[in-house]
Amino acid sequence: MSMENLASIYDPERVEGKWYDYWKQKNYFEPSGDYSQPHYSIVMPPPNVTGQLHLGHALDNTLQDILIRWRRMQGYNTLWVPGTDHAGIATQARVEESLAAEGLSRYDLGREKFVERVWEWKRLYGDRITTQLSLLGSSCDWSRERFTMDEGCSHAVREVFVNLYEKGLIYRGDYIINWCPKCHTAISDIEVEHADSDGHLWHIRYPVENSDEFVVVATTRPETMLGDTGVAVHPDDERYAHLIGRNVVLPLVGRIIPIFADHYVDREFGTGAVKVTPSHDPNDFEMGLRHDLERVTVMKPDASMNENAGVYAGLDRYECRRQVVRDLEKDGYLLRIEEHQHALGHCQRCDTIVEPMVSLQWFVKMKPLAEPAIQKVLEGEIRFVPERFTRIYINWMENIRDWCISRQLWWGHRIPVWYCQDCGEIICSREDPVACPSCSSSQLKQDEDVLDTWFSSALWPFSTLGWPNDTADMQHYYPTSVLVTGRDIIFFWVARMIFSGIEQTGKVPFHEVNIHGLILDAQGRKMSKSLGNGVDPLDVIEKYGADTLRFSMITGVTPGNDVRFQWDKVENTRNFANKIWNAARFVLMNLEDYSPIEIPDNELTLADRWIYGRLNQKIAEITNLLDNYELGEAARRMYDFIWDEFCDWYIELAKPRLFHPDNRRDRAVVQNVLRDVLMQTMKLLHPFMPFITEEIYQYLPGHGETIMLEAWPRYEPNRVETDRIEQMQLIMAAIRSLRNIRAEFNISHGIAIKAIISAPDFKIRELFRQYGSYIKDLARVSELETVEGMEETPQQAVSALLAFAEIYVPLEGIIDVDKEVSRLEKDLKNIDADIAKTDAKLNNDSFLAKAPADVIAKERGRAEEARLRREGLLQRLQIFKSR
RNA sequence: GGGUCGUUAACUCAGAGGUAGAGUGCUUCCUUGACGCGGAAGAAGCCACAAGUUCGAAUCUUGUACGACCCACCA
Repeated sequence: MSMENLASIYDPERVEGKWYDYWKQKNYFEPSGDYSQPHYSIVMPPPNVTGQLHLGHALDNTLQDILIRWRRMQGYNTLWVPGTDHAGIATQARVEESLAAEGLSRYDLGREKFVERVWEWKRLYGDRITTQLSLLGSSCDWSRERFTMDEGCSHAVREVFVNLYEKGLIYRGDYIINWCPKCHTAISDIEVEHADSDGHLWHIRYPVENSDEFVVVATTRPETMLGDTGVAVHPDDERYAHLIGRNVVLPLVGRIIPIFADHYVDREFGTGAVKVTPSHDPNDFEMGLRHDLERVTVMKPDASMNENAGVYAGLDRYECRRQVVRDLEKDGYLLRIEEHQHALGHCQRCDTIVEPMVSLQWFVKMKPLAEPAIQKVLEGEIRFVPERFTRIYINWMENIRDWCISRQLWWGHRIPVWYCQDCGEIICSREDPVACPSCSSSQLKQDEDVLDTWFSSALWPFSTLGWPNDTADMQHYYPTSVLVTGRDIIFFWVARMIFSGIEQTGKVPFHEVNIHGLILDAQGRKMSKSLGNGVDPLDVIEKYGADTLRFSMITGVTPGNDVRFQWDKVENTRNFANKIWNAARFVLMNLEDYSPIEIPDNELTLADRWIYGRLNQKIAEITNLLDNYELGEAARRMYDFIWDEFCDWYIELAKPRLFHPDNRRDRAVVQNVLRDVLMQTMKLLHPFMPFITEEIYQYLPGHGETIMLEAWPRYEPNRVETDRIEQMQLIMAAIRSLRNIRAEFNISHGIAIKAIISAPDFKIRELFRQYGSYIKDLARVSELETVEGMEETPQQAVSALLAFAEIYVPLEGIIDVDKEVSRLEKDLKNIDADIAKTDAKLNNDSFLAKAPADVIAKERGRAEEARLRREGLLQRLQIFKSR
């Protein structure tokens, strides 16, 4: 293949789409179906159907894709199931917005037409996010793509609902729930976000019936007093003991309500007397149950006041508050107003302040479900990575409350319950009923509500595999291997999948949960629409390519921790991709007469053995890091290996052997090593940067159909020759020292220098003699001499001191005495500090007694070496100073 | 009120019981036959503070301070 058509700047656009299409068309994303191999399966956290890919998805799916690609190369029978979520409230809200633009509301259309409209919307935008996932390079099995409202998933939802209902784990009733006045629906506890805000504490006097006395209550929400049906005090509170059992007359309303005692009341807070509004406060609701209080609901679903609010009916809740306060003040009931900070609940979706209200809703009884879900995790059947998330999960599960699952929406899974209009029978069944089983009436009306979106998400790991049918996929891929997701949905999703999986299938849905952090903006803030600080991953892909986006998001990232998105880092990664590209170009350009050969070890040079050793160390390290989900560290090591070791050292050392080979054979050897190392490196890098690695792979001689299905590089311990690696490192140190001298004395690289290496150890001298060419080539040395010791230290020379050798560079006429003296003095200072440290240790008896032998030996060696260097330095200094 | 995470070079972050690393930025040099989206050399850190464990702590323990986030029904 000719190299002229490879541009010197890597262009991801010309590469990525091409290979993705190729992979997909060849069905490489599908499982191998080789059941003799262990399976490795992941279900993708389903993004919202009508949503757009954001950086959070990009990170999440990159992590999954890395794991799947890596396991696939390892030979596992891998399955990654993609899909989308119907996202009840979110999707419905968007369609309502679009209707609003036409001046319509969903009520204008009616339920059926509206739902049809949402389906249309889904058909229109449903592909967008999956296309975007493809652009990222996600190797998920599109032939198994699912949607939470498709037939199969809906079937699973129905089955689970009926199961739970039949077991008595789903019930319907009037309870206090969180109501969003804007979304017009109940929401669950975790969909409420609490935010501190500055408010007031109004102290209101409630006149005691048939008395001149008042009870003063304090409230943050005075408008709710219209629904008060009692006043609570602490049973042991002497201030109020005489009033227990009496009544107060509710101001503005005139209702006679009881004063009662309840341990819930905190004597220290406020006045020690609490107005009780069972219909609009969760604690009051509980007290209402304990004391059999009347419930008076005073608000409508839009949070305006209803007819129970008397003259305030029709007012918005906050207008009503102002009015009530004004009236209380006017009538002398308002005692005082305090500044007060408290937490207000907001709707996660629309940020509206949530109103606690009593309402008829469906609930899942959580305690029985939570218990085994806690057990399985404690028993280690499910492992959280990082481990610290285990406790977060357990704590939440232990304190879980019943889950309100009904939503007053139209878009979602409709609750499979019918009410007989004639006899009132409630029918919950797997099949749509045609007649009432009790009275045979056909007058059946289905429940109007739909289920919380998370109800169907909770079934995702098995509903996508065909459950409740006993499908082949269920048999082969369930339980799944790992769930990868953001730490923000541990409660919403992870926890619910765990208890649902255990309850419905009898098995945990996955064995490991890999939790990652959030993507923040460059200032460390959450990305949000309102801040306008979001970065569109598609922009990044368009400008820099998917490989760059993937790699830049994960490098140097600690598991579970948040990541800041920075364009600097993206550019750096782009440069890295370019570096890889050009390294590959270099290799390919020099492979025109390549032929694969078997190379006996003795034909490998020191550099060859070094790079093979380093490569194999990387294979072991990276495999191990991936095993532990430390993908960021794995990526970092790839980067260092490729850039520093392969490019800056190995390729540089290979050049002379390619351009001016001593013999044809050595040229063939270096060609083989270059190809081989590049090939293996591309395989190691492939899970991280799938596109560029496939592109390069396809140019490399001896490539197969696709890098995707190549075997993951095997660690060969015999390739790691530590003594060779150390030798190479000594030579590298010598080269660096010589380059340093060059730089310090401004010797242009055009001028060749002479170097003398003095080493008392014969082996070291031999090493430098044998590999003198490395030094000559990389440090531009024309003449290299090795001596046992300098009879006389040359005066017209600068020196560099290595561990086992001294290097002299004669620089007659060029030498700057002052500069050399200050160089030497700086070195001396460092060495003295070094000696002080090592001596302190070696003079410490407990160190000698307790430290491991190898550490002591290392310390001794260091001390000895430092002393030798110090002597040499002093000698040199002497010479210069005496001149 | 509980809990988690963070505090390391100017910036953004890795790392880790045995003398501190990267990228960017900065300084100097280099159009050397892969790459200037490049190469070479360099400056730059008491690893937040305090006590403890240890032969040895930036790393482990416990506190403190500051920051971020999560959970929580004090009206």
